[in-house]
Amino acid sequence: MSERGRPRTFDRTAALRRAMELFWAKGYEGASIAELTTAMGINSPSLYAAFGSKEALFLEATEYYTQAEGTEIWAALDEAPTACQAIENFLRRTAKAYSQTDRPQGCLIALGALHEDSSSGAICTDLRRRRAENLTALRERLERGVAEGELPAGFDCDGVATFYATVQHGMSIQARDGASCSALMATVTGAMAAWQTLAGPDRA
Amino acid sequence: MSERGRPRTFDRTAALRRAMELFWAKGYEGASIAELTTAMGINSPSLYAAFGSKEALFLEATEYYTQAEGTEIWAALDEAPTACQAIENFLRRTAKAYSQTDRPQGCLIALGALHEDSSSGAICTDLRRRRAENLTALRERLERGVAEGELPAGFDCDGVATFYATVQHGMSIQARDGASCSALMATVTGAMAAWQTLAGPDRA
DNA sequence: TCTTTTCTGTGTTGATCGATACATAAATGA
DNA sequence: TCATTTATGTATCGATCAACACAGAAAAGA
Repeated sequence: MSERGRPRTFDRTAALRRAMELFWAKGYEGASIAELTTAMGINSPSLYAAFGSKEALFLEATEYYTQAEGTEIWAALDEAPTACQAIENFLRRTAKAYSQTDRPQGCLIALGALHEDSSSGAICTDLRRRRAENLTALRERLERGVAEGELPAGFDCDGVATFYATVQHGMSIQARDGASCSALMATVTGAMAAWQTLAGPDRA
Repeated sequence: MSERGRPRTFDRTAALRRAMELFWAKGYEGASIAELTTAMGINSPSLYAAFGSKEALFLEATEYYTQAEGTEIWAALDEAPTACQAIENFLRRTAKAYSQTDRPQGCLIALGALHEDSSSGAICTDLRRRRAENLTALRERLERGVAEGELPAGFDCDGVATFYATVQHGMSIQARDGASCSALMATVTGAMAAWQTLAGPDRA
């Protein structure tokens, strides 16, 4: 039924992963179709037949990235028993992942397309949506901390979530500048130093 | 002596400022020569005669940006009497500047060229150098705090400077996502909440 | 006035951009 | 065996990229 016609001679998922790695390293606009096809090991007609367009390929690549690279980092929020440990582990995993030298440094979602171009409007919108989802995930973990009594009732979940999301975004740029894992951990130390003040009983 | 030949019919500094604004909004690769010449009000031969190349124009534009847009923010480090107030004012001025709606959001130095391309190696190198200089400025202000007795002798000036520099970089991405000044101030609040822990007497 | 120098506008260069036309190859269904 | 369907490789499309050739225009120096 669905296996009519000449079968595909390449692994679609493997090609998608290589495209994702190239987008990760060079950004949406920086990765050309010629570079993509070379990295994917296919010719451009095969790319367009399998993925539709450069834009559609990028959107699929970011979804793949979210599943393959983001899961471990964000799972820290659910695994730790307290919000404090959850945020700290989340940042520590970020520091480790962003500084690995066997892959591009920093985050595809944060760095993939920061300059809104006429040809990349949907790309920017999609990445912004994913960043907003990340912010929501942090806020909901903090709200859980409030619900469980770990954090005071008046705790500014939204503001604190914004702070930690912003720190993680900054770590992407820091990693792109070649920062080591220990240098990124200095940022984590600074960010977590804020915790006891923010979570203190006499603070909003 | 130097006024031989046909005089230039455009204001070189005004053209440079418009080029800076376009690079600021769209990044180095995202701003094309055609868009630049339109924004600058000149034709491409005039651009090349006056500035040399797109790369040289960008380098000059970033220097202009540093002088015109960065001075007020970074002057906060010298104006405040204590390191704590210096950092806080520095971040507050950052929040206000990055969220202005009459100019591009975020920082040209942080966002101008994050993906190292074969054609933009010198650009990335220059922006990295400027970011490193900013980190140094923060560290030296903290070291002054140690010298003046405000901060303990074992204070990790380098690590804390890295933290605050990273926060500022993250604020550029946050601003690009449309964050308001008050949203950026939430990040400042979080970052400054770390201070009393970091500067406490029983912390390295 | 006349040469020299420098800038301006038009038009164009080869290279590269994202995306396809086309013919051929390899599978299934009849 | 043969029509149908889908994938592949070659070769190319018009558009845009950064950069420049060229000739005319506008200044200074002689």
